[in-house]
Amino acid sequence: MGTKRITIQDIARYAKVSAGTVDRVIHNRGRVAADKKKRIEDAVKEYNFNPNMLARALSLRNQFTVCALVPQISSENDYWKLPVQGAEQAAEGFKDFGFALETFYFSLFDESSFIDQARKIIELKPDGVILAPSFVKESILFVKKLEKGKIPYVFIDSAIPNQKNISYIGPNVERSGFVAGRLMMSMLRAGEQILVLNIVKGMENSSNLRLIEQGFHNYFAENASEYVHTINTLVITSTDRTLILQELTKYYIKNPNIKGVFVTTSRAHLVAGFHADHELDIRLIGFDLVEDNISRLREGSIDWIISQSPIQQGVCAVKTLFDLLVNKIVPNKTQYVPLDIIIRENLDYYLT
Amino acid sequence: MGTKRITIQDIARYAKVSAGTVDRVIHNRGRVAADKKKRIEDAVKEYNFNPNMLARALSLRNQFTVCALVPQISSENDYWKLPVQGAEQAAEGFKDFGFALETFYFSLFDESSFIDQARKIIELKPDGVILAPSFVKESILFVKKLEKGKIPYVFIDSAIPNQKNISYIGPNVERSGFVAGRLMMSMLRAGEQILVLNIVKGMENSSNLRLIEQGFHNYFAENASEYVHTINTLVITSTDRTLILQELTKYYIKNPNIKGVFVTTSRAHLVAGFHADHELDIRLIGFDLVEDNISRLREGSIDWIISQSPIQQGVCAVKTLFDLLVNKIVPNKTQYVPLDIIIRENLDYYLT
DNA sequence: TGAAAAAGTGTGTTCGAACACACTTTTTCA
DNA sequence: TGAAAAAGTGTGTTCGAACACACTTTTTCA
Repeated sequence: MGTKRITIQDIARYAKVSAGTVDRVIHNRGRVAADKKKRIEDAVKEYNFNPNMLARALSLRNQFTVCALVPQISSENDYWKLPVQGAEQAAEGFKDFGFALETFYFSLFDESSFIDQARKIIELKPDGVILAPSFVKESILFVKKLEKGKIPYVFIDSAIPNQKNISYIGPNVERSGFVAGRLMMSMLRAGEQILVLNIVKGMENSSNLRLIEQGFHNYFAENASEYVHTINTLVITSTDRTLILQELTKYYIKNPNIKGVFVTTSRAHLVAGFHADHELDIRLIGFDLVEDNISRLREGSIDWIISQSPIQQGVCAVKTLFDLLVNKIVPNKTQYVPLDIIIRENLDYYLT
Repeated sequence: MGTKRITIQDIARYAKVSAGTVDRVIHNRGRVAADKKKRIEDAVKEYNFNPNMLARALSLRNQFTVCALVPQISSENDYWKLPVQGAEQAAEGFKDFGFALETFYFSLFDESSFIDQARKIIELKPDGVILAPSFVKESILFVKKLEKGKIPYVFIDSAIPNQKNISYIGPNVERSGFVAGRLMMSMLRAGEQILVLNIVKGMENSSNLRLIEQGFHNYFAENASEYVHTINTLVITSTDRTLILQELTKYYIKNPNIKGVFVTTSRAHLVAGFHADHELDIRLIGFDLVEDNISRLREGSIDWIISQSPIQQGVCAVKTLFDLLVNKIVPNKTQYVPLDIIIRENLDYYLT
């Protein structure tokens, strides 16, 4: 027990060479005679030598800066608070390894703010980038520049296909819709009408929303052949409260038999408020533990929230870049996070 | 960006003293003139000095050993694979800080194996202990000895009340039954009969099982006043497959109207097999992502699994003791982990 | 064949914090 | 009042890995 850790000096002694020579072998820097190299490699294996990361980091004097570019946090949409919290917490733990994280925010309502912040990041010449690619076109331009500068980047929360990101950290988007389908079906009777509601501003993330919706439909296609559910889709291209409520009213008057609503964005709380105000007994499923959703879930006007491990996403993104930069570990291209199913009863254990 | 980190030398320079004096102030070791002390403290604050953990750990040459005492992993019950995996993975990350974890296993069918392993641990005089207190009486004797030796310990997975554990890392047990209640109600019609099934060997964890059951009842008491569900309880004090199936048969013949079963232990898979073999259309909820449960969930004969973040429990237990021993951070007495709701559709993202 | 280049090897310094130790200055008290 | 004790302060070494540099030995090739 407490078996003393093996150091380079130990290996040097066992192999009857100096520490410098051991070092050369370990780092494959050549300039070592074949027989000594063999002896050193044997000793490394026999004593299971692993360099001490602390001494290593101290000696290397690394200075890595990673930039994160994510949507602005606001009172109506505080989703990104959590991934950022996870990322900053993880980065704090790597601080003494010379690893620093700098977070940049863009407005989801303003492509040009994305472009501005992206430029700032490029100018900083960071060692790695974490990107939430909400604006697809602008993101592609951005990552092209990163690639030119040989700056590794990961996508977080959603991905753009066919890019050279070293990893994607986030949910399996199609599956998140699939899970929603399962939860929805568990609440409805045969034949009851369902509404899929896309509340978005413009074209951001549109392919993502399509995937979610497709997952939702897939569930019913695969599992509900005996029932014939009607699944409608309503797209509201606005984030203005009044306008959304107006659209909802219009729709519900024309379609009074809707029994379940699946909101594919984090704005289920708006629908929940509408249902509560009008005493509508309609099942509701939404995404993300944003504050407004949390209170609606508590109050009972949202039935299920699917949460995509936001904190873990931030932690994982930072850890991935840390491992790449500091430990030269190439990550898996895809790192899916859990699709947590949140109800009022287990909510508390997912907060902070 | 890249703002050079502040070192003790920097502070010494700013305060016009030597590094040794700064060190004395930082560690409150006295022997420093009042005026210099003030200058140093000011400099520390002004430059936001934080000692480099790497250099600190390297210099201190710490040697901490923590022992974990948990149930044996077997092919019928591999639950503890996951917490152990989490703990070992976390410990691996702290290795270079001089932190080592040693895991000991006892048989859930043999109190004396617990006593044996506990004695071994006491003899090792570890710096901390992680304990799954399945056997209450024996655990209390064990922790009394730990307290005598001033060895801090945490409970994991379940707790014994009124002990001097520095923390409990695990689920809110009552709430886990409550969540099960919610899930069960979501699947049943008004008035349908429910069975709560306790499959246990002997008296281990009995108060825990009572809490789970109570949580389950609480849910119905608080939320199902309009329905009158009959909730029966069956206790099977055996882990022998044949015997369990026999008891189940007996019970089901006498109670043919059971529509939902909640198994309060990780043995739901046995019931699932029984249902599948006899083509019984009975909803089933169980605990823990053990292998047999996973396959039954996949196959559809278990509807919901409640998982208590097993990996995270291991990680958290190790991290808690590490922070206590290395960083002198006193943890919260209670650290609840998420009660994950697992269905076939999101299962994959909770494995490994 | 012998000077230059290449290969092979060890020594010493550095990262930043901790702390033992030596040394100086001040205080205590018989 | 002057020796001993206590207080105050700086220097130097250590942890383990990385690597620059100096030095020695071998190889190359005109």
